[in-house]
Amino acid sequence: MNFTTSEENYIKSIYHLQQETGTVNTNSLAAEMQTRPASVTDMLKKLKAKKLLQYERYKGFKLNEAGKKAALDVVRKHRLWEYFLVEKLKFDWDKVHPIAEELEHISSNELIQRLEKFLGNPSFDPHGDPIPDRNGKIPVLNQQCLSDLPLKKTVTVSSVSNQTAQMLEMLKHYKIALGTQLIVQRKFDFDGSLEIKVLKQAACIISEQVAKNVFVHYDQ
Amino acid sequence: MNFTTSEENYIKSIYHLQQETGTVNTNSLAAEMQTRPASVTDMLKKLKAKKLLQYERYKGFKLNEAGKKAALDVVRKHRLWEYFLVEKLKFDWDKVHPIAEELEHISSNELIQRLEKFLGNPSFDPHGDPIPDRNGKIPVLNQQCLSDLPLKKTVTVSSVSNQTAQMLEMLKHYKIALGTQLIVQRKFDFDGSLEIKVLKQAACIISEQVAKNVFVHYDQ
DNA sequence: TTATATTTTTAGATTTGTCTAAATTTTATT
DNA sequence: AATAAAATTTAGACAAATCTAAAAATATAA
Repeated sequence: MNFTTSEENYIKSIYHLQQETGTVNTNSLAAEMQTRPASVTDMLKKLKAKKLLQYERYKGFKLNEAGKKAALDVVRKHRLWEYFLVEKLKFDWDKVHPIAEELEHISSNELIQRLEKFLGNPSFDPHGDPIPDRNGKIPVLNQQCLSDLPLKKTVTVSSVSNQTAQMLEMLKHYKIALGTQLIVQRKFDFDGSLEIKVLKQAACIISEQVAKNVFVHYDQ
Repeated sequence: MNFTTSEENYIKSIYHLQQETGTVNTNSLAAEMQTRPASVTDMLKKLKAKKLLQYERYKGFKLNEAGKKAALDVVRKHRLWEYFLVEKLKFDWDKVHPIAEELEHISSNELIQRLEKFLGNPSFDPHGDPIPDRNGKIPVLNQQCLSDLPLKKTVTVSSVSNQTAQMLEMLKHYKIALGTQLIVQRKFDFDGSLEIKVLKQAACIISEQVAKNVFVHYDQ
């Protein structure tokens, strides 16, 4: 089935919200999409007519299997384009989101398959988010928050939940990027800050606030 | 100024038509765009209001300087994306047009500048058409039709005016592509066919019909 | 130069996606 | 349980881009 840009944006937002909350309600979707509840209701009727979601008046809604697959197609495109923008065009990762928001609506499937191959079939985008495959399968990675980590274990940074320019600046300073290996050497109880050792760098101290936004996985 | 996808498509089509005919009329633009004359009139009013063209009722129309610059921006994007699709994603050149028709409307200027650099600042797209620079300047190449060429001169293929799959198949057979060097050795008056020698290939004969669609330039 | 044909425009309708304001339904509170 | 508050939907409007059918302007031809 083929969708409009607007339909795809709704589907994608519903998908993200229902990942967190199970079912989605009108007001939260309107807030997420920066639109009005009435507009949401209008679109819900269209998406229900296209059999993409379960929806009854006043009762909340959620994507069915067809809807989830449609959402994952858009997410897949978005993340592959983000990977392209950062890895090939050398954009900073905090600049690529709005451009990928446009590129994700280009319709050609062959384009996406060739792009994926050109990029070397990446599994994670530049923010560490998983890229669904063409069947909607999502790669999983056992991630843990840096602030909950035991001491002395070597880990690799796999994603960062705060993706602002401010955070990017901070991480650049510490020479931390996705794929960076590090060890937590010590935790200070006073303020929750951590002494960490980034591979090939001198040990340094990061605040709990930073640590809470960095996710890692154990090596191999 | 920012334009809608529809506006950009009209601007681009007007540009191409006025290259050939000076001024453009409603019916020919409607035919070019596969739409109705009434729809063209509607859009002309919008483009006139945005000061992109000279237009008086019943009198034909043409882009002014602002309109031409807007058109060249779209042409530039289209051709850079075609170059990307063929050179990086390995699409056949006869498959890329409809995809570039979508990509050309992605708005980010920084994207296009970075794409251009990533591609190595190409001057011509995979069909041999010139890629305008960011100021709208178009590279020129003294081209000549293969069928009008004197004998025994070494030339390089620079563009092909018929870009169908059938033509591509034919040229592939003769091992002719953009950049291929060749010499016309003989012309047969009977049917206008040419004996040509492609560099590193045995001499062969091509029909006048093929020759009329191949354009070349003298070496360096 | 008058009649006919062609081209172009207008008038009014349609679709998609959005909005405001009012009405309805559900939820929370006393 | 009655009432107030919050959430949701409906009704009706609007802008963009398109269409059909009819009217108006221009071009062509007898």
